[in-house]
Formats: sequence, C-alpha cells, structure tokens
Amino acid sequence: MAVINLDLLNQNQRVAVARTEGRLLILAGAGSGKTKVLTMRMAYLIQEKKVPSESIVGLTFTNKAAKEMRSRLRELVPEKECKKIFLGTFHSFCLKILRQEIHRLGYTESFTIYNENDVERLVRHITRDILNREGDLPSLQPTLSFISKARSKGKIPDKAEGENPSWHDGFARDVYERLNQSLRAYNALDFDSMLSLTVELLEKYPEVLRAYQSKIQYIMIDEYQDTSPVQYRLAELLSQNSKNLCVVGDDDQSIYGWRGAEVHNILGFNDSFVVKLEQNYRSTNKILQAANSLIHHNQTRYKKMLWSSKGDGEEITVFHAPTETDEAESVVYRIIKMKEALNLKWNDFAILYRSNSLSRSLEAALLKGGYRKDGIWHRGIPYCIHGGVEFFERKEVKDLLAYLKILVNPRDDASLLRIINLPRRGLGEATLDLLTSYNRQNKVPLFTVLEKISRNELNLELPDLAKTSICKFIDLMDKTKRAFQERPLKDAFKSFIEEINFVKAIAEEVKSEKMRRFKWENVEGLVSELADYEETEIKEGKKAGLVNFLSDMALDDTMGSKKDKDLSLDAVHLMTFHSSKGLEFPYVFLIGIEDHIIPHEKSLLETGIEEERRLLYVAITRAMKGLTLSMAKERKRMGVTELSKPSRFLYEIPKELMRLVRYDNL
DNA sequence: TAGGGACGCGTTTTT
DNA sequence: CGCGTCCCTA
Repeated sequence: MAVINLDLLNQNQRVAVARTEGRLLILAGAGSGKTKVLTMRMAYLIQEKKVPSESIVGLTFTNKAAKEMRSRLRELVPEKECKKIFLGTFHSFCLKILRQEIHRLGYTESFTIYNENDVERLVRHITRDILNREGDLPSLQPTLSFISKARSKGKIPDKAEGENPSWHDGFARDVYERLNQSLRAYNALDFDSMLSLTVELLEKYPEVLRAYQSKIQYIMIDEYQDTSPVQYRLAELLSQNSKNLCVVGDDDQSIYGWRGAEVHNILGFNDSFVVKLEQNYRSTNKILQAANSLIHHNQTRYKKMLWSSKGDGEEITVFHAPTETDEAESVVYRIIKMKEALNLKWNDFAILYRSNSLSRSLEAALLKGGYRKDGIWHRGIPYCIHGGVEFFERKEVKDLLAYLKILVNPRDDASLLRIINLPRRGLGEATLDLLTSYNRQNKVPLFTVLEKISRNELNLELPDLAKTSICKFIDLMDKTKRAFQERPLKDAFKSFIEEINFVKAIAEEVKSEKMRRFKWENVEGLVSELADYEETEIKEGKKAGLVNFLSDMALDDTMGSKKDKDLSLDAVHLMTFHSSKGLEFPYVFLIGIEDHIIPHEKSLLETGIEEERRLLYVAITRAMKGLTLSMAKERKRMGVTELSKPSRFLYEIPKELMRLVRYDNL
C-alpha cells in the first residue's frame, strides 16, 4: 500500500492535508495544486486516520473535475478503497439520494430529468396557457430569469422584495407555481429541483437527515466559490453533526455569479480554519504579477499574492490592430511564427475570448493561415473550438431520448408531446388540443388518456384516422417496452429506430444530403452510447437499465461528440474565458481586450465589475510562459462597425510588465 | 402541414 | 449580420 508522503507538499499544503477535523477553508490560488491537496487529504484520512472510505464525500461542479480527482486518488489509495468514496458532482450526489428517498415527496424513483431547454419549453407552454394567447408571446427572458433566481435561492422571492413589485413579478410567480405543479405531475425533475428537493427532503424528514449525517463523516467541496445558496444549505445540513466540512476554492475565480453562485459563501465561511495556497506552479512571475495587480483592484476578497519559483519570464505582449480581421490575422501569424521558432506543437497555444461571437474572425484567419511541414506547404491551421451545440441538444437525439423517457416514465407528458406526431402519424394540432385539454382538465397523464382511447374506455370524438393512429402508437410503445425488458438494450433500440422508420423522419425534416448524413451519424452515436453503457454495466455485474442510462446521459454529456474535443488534440484551442477555468496552456492569447467586451457592458449592470475583473484574472492565469493581449480599434457589432477602446482593466496592469508592439510587427 | 418570409434578438454555461 | 421563432399562405 502506498504511503502518504507529505514531503511532496509545501508547508501550507501540508497543513491543509493534515488538518482533518472541523471546518476548514482552503483558499487555493490559480495553479496552486488544489487537486493534489484534495486527493492527498482523502488518502490521508483513509490511510493515516483510518477513516472508512465510504464515509468520505467529495463534491465537484463538473464531471470532468470528479473524474480527474478520482484518477489522481487512484494513485494514492488501493482501488478497493477508492471505489467506496463518493466522488462526483452535486447533482449526481443528489440523484443518488433521491433515487432512494424521493417517494416521500410524491415522485417515483423512475423520474425523468429535464434540462434547461425542456424547462423552457414547458414555461413557454404555461405562459401561453395563462395568458390564453395564441400567437406571439412577450419575451420569456424575464420570467425565466425570475424562475432560475428563485430556484437557485431555493425559495420564491417575497412579495415585498424588489423596489417596485411589478405585474411581471406576480405573473412570474404564477408561472413558477404552475411549473412546479407540472414537473410534479410529469414525475420530472430539472437540474435545479434535483438540488432543492434534496434539501427539502432532508429538512422535512429528520430521520433521513440523521441517517445521511451519520453515514457521511467528511465532506470536501471543490470550487466552493461557485456554490449556490441551495448547495450551501445542503453542505451545512449534512455536516451539522460531524462538523467536518472542508471547502476549497478561490474567491478571485468566482465567475458564475450570473447563474446563482454566491461569492459570499466563501467570503463568509464561518468559524473555520483558513489555509492559503499562494505558491503557483504554473506561470512565470511577470504573468502572475500582472494577475495580482489586476485583482488587487477588487474590494471584496481575501488578500492573496501569487508567486512562483519559475523566474520572471517574458513580458506580456500587447498589440492594437486596426480591425478585428487584422487582430485575428496577427494572432494567427504570431502563433505560426512562434511555433516554428520555438519548435512547439499546435496545442501549446490557446486563444481565449469573452464571448463566443469573437471566435468568428479567428476561425476565418486560422483557415486562411498556412504553414510548412516537412517541406510541404499546408493551408489552414488545425484548431478546435470548444462550446457550441452539444450532442444531447441535437434535435434527432432529443427526439429519440424522448421516446426512451416515456418508456421509463409514462407520466412524462412533455416528452410525449414532443414525439407524439414524430414521425408524423396523423395526430395534428386539432387532435392534440382535444387530447391535452382533456388530460389537463382531468389531471390524467396524457399517456393514460391514449391508453384509454386505444382500449375503447374513453370516447373523445376523434377522427377515425387519429383513433387508429393512437391505437398503433400504444401498441408500438407496449411492444417496445417489452423488447427493452427482454432483449439487450442496444438491439431493442436498433429495432425500434427501424420500426418507426426514423430515417424517413429525418429525410422529411432536412433537405440537404449532408445534413441528413450528419443527423443519422448522431443517431448512430446515440445507439453506440447505449451499447457502451450496457457493456460497462454488464461488465460490472449489474443489470443495465434504461433508468440509469437516461440519468447518466442527463448528468454527463461528455460523451457523444465531445470525445474528440480533448485538449490532447494537436490543434490550437479556442474557447471562452469561462470555459478556460481550470485549464492551462504554455502560450495564451486573449483577444478583444476592449471596454464593452471585457468588462462586458451588460455584466456591469448585473453581476458587476468585480466579477468581470475576476474573469479576466482567470483568463490571464491560464498562461504558463507566454501571454499576449490584443484589441481592435474597430469591430463589427450586430452588423454595424463601431469604435472600440482598450479595456479599462488594461490600465490596472503595471506598464513595466507589458511590451507594446505594432500589430504588424511580426 | 410545409415552407417562405417577416421579425426579433444578440454574454458567459454546467448539471 | 446571422440565427431562431413564428405567422401566414398555398
């Protein structure tokens, strides 16, 4: 068995690992070895403190972080112990509890999980229904943001809250109420309610809470600066008795305030011991000094100063191009030149930006750029843009998943409505109106209504064609359900796709051959996803079921197309400042360092300037050796060319750390 | 019920 | 400008 060697750690890291009891706040600056400390701490608990592994819980925000941590932990503790530690996202943790206990809240354990788009669809329907409006709806945005705010706080804002309680607030409250009713009726959860229902459960049922409290003795939370009020409450509830709550994070890297994160959680983490990790193992000092000076302008933060033993390094290069095209081309030429001069790989470079739209000019420049390899001239620089429409958001994938969801949870009206006429089976709008008004008035799931009609237990004056269609549909679903129980999932799914002639459905939907092929590839991707899942489950001696497949898909979409978007791909990586968090690259280019863009004018009104400053801080601290900041004098915004001026943040970085060059001085 | 065209909107994103 | 949504028409 490996021995935990604390000598591999610096002084403060050691303190953080060895202080196992009570509340502990680890303020881990960018690149300060936070994952190392967390995994070491878990290993230390098991091997030195003889804590049973199943009483340790590690919570992260992303699956990626959880996986990374698990694989690092594997190097420190035997596999047998490693497996027993719960290490996953807040959502998967709550899912695990809810599968056991949710019956207490009027759901069944085969509930469906809706993502943000599913919820938005539902909100659209409800809004339409409440306003009794056929055609155009007012923008859903305010309502959606009201709802998501209420959700992340775990409660509806009080009536008195806000200066002028408007008509909209009352309206949004109604929508919110109806949304919750619908979700309950459909036996469906969304990402927010997965968390809030878990808290509700623990607060309502003291015996359940006690059971989890005594099972879980040590809780560790990663990226604590990103916790929402609901997540905060969950952690507090579970650690009430043991008091062993260790949170790791960096208030300076809190960049998700706009979606409910509260920096206050980390800034006010009470009666705890605090350890600061300020030694950075990533960047050279000029980069760190620039980052330090910038973030020093924030008021609400713990004082920290990053340093590294990597030497001063190069100055930060800054250039100002006339147009965005010039800026993009200049960045690309610099990359080509540096790669050649320093004998680097493409994936030593990253181009980061505040908003996705800025990637356009870069993409054009990368396609245009050329380089020489083995004496042969190549056109187009290899690149990889992160973000965009994900696999599980594609329509054809969502449609097929909707079928699977209904098989598991027939109460899921939203999924049923999605596919009831797909492929078209003659159940048009008129028929649907009739069906849904009946099902809503009588509070019966739509699927039950269809079953009753098919069994002649209910007569709704439908056209013959519709009735035949409904019978066929119910037959199909019955047959499919049986197939999924009796045959391997993969085979059942494949025959089902053939059965409904999904190829034809796709062909009817899109014209271009290329698009059809793309969509069909996605269908095949989904099938192989199911096959993979089934294979792994069987290998682990479990019985593969659709229920878990669907929740795995809902909570972890790193599958599907994302696989090839790995950072190991030898290409220049392009992504937003937000998505770059947690990553590092030898040479980093930050483009569009202009007022309006960073700080973003809209953010100034909402999350405020400090979060924007933190965002730039995060971006800067991604760079290991080289950092280039660039801006354009004019830029097209919404079709019109506008003048742009350098970001105010640029003046918060000491001049002596920067080297201003001409954009065309290559 | 499909498909063309008018219209509106435009920051960041994980689960 | 480029996209998605919605309405109206054939």
